[in-house]
Amino acid sequence: MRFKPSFFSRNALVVAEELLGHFLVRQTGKQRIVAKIVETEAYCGIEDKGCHTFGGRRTERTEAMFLPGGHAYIYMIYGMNFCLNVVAAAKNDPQAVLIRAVEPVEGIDFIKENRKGIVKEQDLTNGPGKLAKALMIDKNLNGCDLVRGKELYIERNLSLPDFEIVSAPRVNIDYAGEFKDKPWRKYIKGCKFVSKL
DNA sequence: TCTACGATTTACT
DNA sequence: GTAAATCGTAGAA
Repeated sequence: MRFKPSFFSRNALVVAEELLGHFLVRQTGKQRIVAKIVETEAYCGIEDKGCHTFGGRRTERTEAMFLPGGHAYIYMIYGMNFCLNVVAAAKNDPQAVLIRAVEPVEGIDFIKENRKGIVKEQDLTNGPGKLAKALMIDKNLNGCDLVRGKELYIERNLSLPDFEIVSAPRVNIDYAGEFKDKPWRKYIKGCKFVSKL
């Protein structure tokens, strides 16, 4: 079962917390990967110095963030990694939630193929660049619809267990001034698959 | 055009 | 612990 678009059209901070525990599904041909979202970061739009759209910057790269909530914003970082974001808020309100870590649920063999050389299961998807590689996410999926899409979408976890959410400062945004210490990183307490403790 | 650098990962000391 | 890999994009010129 999927979420309604209205689930994603809220503030990035809310979406970041509420995505925890739900599933990211990647379907390519016959291969299917399901992974539980265990760590996210909120990027809160034009007022957030850590956000790519700070100050209302609208460029070719950030264009997808101006879509309505529920779309994907995927960009390349350090010339070698992709990062997956879930766009939040309304159209032309450029907020997003970075998916930082997931826990493999289905299709682990396929993930291992994509992450050649990695043997430890908990190192397969515990970082934004790692999970993008594991799920074969790249620029082709930028701007795709995570509510209605087929290749990549969010699936609701109908038997969501109780867990505690930990809030922590976001990672690697030293340039963000007073925003770098905001506790806008969210993860499931005690989960072995988060990128950093 | 030109230049600097990043919402990272990996390998190496 | 530190540094290399590696290139598209943003912002300046």
